[in-house]
Amino acid sequence: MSRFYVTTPIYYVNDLPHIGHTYTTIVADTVARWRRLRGDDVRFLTGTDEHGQKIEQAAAAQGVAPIALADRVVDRYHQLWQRLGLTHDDFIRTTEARHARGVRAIIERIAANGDFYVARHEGWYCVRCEAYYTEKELLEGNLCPIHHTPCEWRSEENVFFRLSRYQDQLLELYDRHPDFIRPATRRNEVRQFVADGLKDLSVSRTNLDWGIPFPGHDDHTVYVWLDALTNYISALGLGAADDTLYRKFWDADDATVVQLVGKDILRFHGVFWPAFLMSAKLPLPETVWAHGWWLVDDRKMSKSSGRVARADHLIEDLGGDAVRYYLLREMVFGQDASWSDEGVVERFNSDLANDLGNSTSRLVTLSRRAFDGHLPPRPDAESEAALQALADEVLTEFRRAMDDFAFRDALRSLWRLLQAISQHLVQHEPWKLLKDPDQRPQVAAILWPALEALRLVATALLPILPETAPKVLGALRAPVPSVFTQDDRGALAWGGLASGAELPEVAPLFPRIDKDAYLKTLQEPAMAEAETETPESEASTASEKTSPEADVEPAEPKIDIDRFFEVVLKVAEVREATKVAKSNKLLKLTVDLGEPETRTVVAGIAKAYAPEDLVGRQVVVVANLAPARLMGVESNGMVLAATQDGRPVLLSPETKVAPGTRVS
RNA sequence: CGCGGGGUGGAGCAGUCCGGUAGCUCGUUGGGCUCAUAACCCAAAGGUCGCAGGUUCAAAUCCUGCCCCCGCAACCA
Repeated sequence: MSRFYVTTPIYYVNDLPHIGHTYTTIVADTVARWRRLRGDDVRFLTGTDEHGQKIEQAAAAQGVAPIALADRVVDRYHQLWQRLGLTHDDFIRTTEARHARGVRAIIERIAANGDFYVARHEGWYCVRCEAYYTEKELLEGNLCPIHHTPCEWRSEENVFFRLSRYQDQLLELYDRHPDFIRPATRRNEVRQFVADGLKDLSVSRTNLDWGIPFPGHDDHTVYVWLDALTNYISALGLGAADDTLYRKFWDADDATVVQLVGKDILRFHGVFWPAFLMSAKLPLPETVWAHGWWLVDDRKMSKSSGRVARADHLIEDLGGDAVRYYLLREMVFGQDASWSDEGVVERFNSDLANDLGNSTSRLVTLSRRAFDGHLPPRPDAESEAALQALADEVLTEFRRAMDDFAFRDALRSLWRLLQAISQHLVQHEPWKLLKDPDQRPQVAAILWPALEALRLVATALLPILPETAPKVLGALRAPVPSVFTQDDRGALAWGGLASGAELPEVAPLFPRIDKDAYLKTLQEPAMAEAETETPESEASTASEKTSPEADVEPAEPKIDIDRFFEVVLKVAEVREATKVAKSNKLLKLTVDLGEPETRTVVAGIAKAYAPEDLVGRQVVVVANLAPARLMGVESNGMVLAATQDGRPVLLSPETKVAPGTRVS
């Protein structure tokens, strides 16, 4: 028996769980279940990352403690993971004492190795960015290039980690242990990044309270990534009096450690993490497996644009297994894939309802009819040979694919066997033999192998469909194994089906969904929900269902009319319009405001409007705005537009008016 | 020369690292079956694998150049 430790990233509590988090965690759960069935001693960890500026600020804006904000999101994670029946052995939060202990332990070890040094960091600092800028990056007047607010000259001491010292060791790691980062394309990327040269890494912050105090530098807080990455071993008890788990699953020769990550955080797990571990003289994981992104509308999910996919409604309506199946079946592990509600329903209907569910129904019904409510007796070996041979082949493929995280291929193999069952039935037409009682042995010779093949499919599906695979097995009166025994076969070996046992009637396991009607029902509640999130709805602000995003942005305060009149709005006529070089959003407009001179206004509308379509058009501009430079062009005003789905729609007077006419 | 992903029958995708008859799912059309969840089985139509060169006996796959789409970064005064 070998030991196996699988981890997901810890999820940042500034966001509710979406399909990306769900996917990674389901993959980890599937792998954990698979290894347990194979007889491994498994540990599966997930959790949340709760420190940092964003959380601190969001909490302050609501007047609550950061931990209260984190608790709320953590609850949502627990609810979702519970609903999906995930089998994690532990859930770590970086705000727990045991985690802080682990962080202190790793820092001590790194310090003992002489890899920390304190250096003074001076420069222009933007508070809102939490970042330093070089003089070259700053806009005129020492403005932050992102926020256009003044930067301050700061001089602070930071603790640095000698990352540069590990460049060669890291390159050696990638070369000598090619499976350290998978898939290979990602390894190449990371290798290139390291080969280009590593700079030392600042691992403390002085302007942040919501974090773990840096040992020996109490006014500093541990940098979020050094904090977060350590969770994988702090959860096992690194630095604790009882570190049994740590010694069992991390610091052990016969333990395999696989860490799942999204490709966006691979650099931290593929470079910083092993470097920290090397410095602390701790063992490295076997593999950091980077998967791709789930795209929505073929684009990356993005909270700001509202393009975020969550599966709650589908889990509720179709069941957790439907979503698990879709996620594992649809994505080539390692590559990007597109999420769609429609796709989930289609997969549900075609693969689960039609293939798996329907096969179960027809076989059970046929057996019951032919054998008076019982399973058929087992026939001679010859009748079983064909399906058995295919089952052996399919299961061999399945095992190999599962070991290689190729869930899509694993499922495709199993479905080959399901298809063969249908073909087998059509070929032998057992229903034609039902009328003649003398033909029972022939019927048994047809049905028993088909039922046994289905049992094998359902057994193999246990790690993937934990809710429904046992139901299929139950319908066949077959046992639900908790382990496949040492040789990895056991319940997955041909011949495990009972002979002649009583067989109850089954209800459809996956009732087909009317796709169009169902998708329509998804639209409507979504609209209703959107409406309740308007600021007027006080009830929702207090309810538990309120998302943290909504809390972070309180209702807009009212202003009096004088305040409004501080803003001078005027109608302007566009004289010239050109694209701003190297920008894909900006247009430079020359506008007539009824003043002696025309003005230059920069507008972020290039994606929606062609320059030539704007000339001669009247727009509304803010006329008394302080000038600002955008991509090197000075703008003296702001064009008003309504933004819908990220696309600006210009405002203009209904009929032409004199340029410079005031708007109020 | 900012970083990266992608362009394969109507749709969605695999195959590209390690060249050798272009594959899967869904959809469409025709046929079959009637045990089963309007399901299942068989067959057919449908692709110059973004474009142009090159290497090779042979290129979706290797090389060069180009075009287009999408993220990220910079930019929505």
